[in-house]
Amino acid sequence: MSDNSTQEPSKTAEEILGLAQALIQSRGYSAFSYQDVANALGIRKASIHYHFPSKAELGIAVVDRYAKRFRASLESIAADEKHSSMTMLDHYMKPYFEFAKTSDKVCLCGALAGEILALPDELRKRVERFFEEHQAWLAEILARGLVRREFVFSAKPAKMARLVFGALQGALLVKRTTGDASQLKDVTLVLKSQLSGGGK
Amino acid sequence: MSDNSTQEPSKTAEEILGLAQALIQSRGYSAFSYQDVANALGIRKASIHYHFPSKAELGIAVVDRYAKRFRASLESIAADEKHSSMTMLDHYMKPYFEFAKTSDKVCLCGALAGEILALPDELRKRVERFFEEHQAWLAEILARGLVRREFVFSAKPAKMARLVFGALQGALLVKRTTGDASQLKDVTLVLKSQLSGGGK
DNA sequence: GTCTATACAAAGATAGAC
DNA sequence: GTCTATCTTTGTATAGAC
Repeated sequence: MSDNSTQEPSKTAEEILGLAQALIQSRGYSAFSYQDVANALGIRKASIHYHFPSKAELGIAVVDRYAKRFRASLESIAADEKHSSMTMLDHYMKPYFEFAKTSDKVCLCGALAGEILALPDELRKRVERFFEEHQAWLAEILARGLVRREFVFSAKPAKMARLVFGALQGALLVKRTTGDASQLKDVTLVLKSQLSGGGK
Repeated sequence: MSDNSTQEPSKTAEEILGLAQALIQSRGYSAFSYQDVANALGIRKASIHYHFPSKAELGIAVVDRYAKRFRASLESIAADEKHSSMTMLDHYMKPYFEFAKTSDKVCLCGALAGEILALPDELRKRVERFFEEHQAWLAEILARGLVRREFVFSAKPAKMARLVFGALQGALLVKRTTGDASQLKDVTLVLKSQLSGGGK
């Protein structure tokens, strides 16, 4: 009586999802295994197969949960009209800064995108949808900022959104590789200065 | 009598390197195998081990060749003082546009960075060095452009370099995932407009 | 230099006991 | 729901013939 059409995950299933997400964010999809998850949780591989019959299904569940949470956050940010557009942008960037605090994590979908051709088809589609959703959301915020004269730039908002999104994903990638914690901070500060019309 | 300290690769070795590079750029390091290369070249796995005893050594050889070629290109671009700084930047971006023309390739080091924690240590170091070299090179070009008043922006060149580099890497990642060929073009146009002081 | 054959480990996955 | 046991495939790697 408690299950929705897409049934509630049990506690163990939740733990598996969390572990799998962390592993994909740090090592990638191809390089993580049921064994890794089993070891970390102190259970057997077979138990994971009970909750997620195949690796593809596990991957899909991980991305769906991640995208759902992110989506809720985006909606809540955009819903509060009191916020300035720059504040909304700051809120958007928060999760990226959370990842950057760790030594080993990038955006889940950024990690998956790195090996997109090695992914099951359903997983690929979801990463693609994630990217498009985020760029569309950013474009809206940027357009809003232009209208309210909080932002000053000449490009089309949709194109500026592509720069912002790509720069965030790229910054996480570079940051994790070089280990330089200031990579993301530098990039976002320059970006924000550019959005404010700070050409000089 | 023809070998340097780091011996000349034979023709077969060259073919293996090329194939391996293409496979890493499209599928990633973890997801490509000796079998893939063997199939594509019509040879046996064991023959590849003759040229490159381990996968790690093959990976290192691929990155070294890639970085060496890129490095030569960077030096040649910067050497010609007649060029405007924007022209130098355009030259820098050329390889990215070549990758973007394909449906499945990103920068080799961008691909490797996506699974950096799953890489052998020596490979990791080389990807890190590649990133740092490129960002340093970009910082120099950007600083030159400021001095010559070809660029107009208020950020420190090193920080702007981080934005430019991350945006290029990110744009390739997004482009391959969404399949939208204009992703890189849009990002570079916005970037260049920003560098020219085009706040509005 | 390339081949066949083989070793060995790890991966994803299933059957069936508890 | 979790376990043991097992299957199958694939991956990396080596030995030795040609």
